[in-house]
Amino acid sequence: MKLSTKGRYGVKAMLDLAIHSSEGHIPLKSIAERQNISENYLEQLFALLRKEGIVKSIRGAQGGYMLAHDPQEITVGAILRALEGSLAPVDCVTENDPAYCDRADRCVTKFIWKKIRDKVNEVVDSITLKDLVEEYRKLNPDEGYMYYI
Amino acid sequence: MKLSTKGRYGVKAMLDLAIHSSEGHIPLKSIAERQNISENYLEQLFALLRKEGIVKSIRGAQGGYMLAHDPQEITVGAILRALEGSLAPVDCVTENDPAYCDRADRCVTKFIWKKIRDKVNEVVDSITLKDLVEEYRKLNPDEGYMYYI
DNA sequence: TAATATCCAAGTAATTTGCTTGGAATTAAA
DNA sequence: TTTAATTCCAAGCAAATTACTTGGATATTA
Repeated sequence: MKLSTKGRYGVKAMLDLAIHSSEGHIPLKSIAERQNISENYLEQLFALLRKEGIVKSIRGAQGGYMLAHDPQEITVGAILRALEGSLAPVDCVTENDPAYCDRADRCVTKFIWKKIRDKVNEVVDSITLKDLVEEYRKLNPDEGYMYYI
Repeated sequence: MKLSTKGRYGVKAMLDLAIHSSEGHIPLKSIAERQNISENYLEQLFALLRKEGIVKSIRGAQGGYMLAHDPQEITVGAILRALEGSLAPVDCVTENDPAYCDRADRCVTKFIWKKIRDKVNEVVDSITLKDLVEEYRKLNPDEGYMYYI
């Protein structure tokens, strides 16, 4: 039941991006340096985030990434699902095209997995980037503009 | 965020054991056959469950496993944590000796992981084997005594 | 035209998962 | 007393997954 580095790095990187969102486009290199994540690996994560329409990019020199929406409209859930896929604990209760199971209609344990899935989604969908930015400023009042989150 | 087969097989096997709890000791062989799980692999799972005091065993011919407590006292949470370890999505919020992190006191994302951890535990701790047995009988009124769950 | 970026597809080492194998110890029944 | 059934235990191992790295092609600005 562990998140992979994709999910963890992804939320970190998106929070970094949100905190710097007033500065225009942010190159991955700067996020990678601040958060101590491989830039090449971040590329892969941002490709997924872009495909989901969570960030937008501009190529070339002085290019970089920006949030595609306001921070209060981007949930941790959207970020995590973009990077990790469904947060369902078992494939038979994935939201879209759940894995086939011939006893699905009489399966008892399925209800457990669904409840877990729904509660996890509920939690992560209730937290937005705006919440995280505010929490960050509260916890780190001294650091003008951020290091490692 | 997926459960491994340990957790999934474990809950299945424990439900099977609960349904057959009136029959005395149940050998793993019969659970393995009914649930279509490798008997040798089940041995490893039941070693963990026994270490946690969730099942008890009798060795030798006519031996087998039994629930160590009444079904209403055994939660899905206890089973899953015995088999999967902490259900925390990130090691820094494991209940006992969380992984060290030098920015733990100023970490924003930690709150997300804690909320997920707590909700997941809440769900699985609210479901007992008794609930599952009742649900099973409701969903499978025809099958006198069980096949694949 | 040089530097800075995103974009994209493979490759790969380390780790984890999901078992299997091979036996030793214990117990009940024949 | 032997045999069969069973738990107990420690290793071994192939396949899959993870967490990257490598090596470019393409786009944009200075």
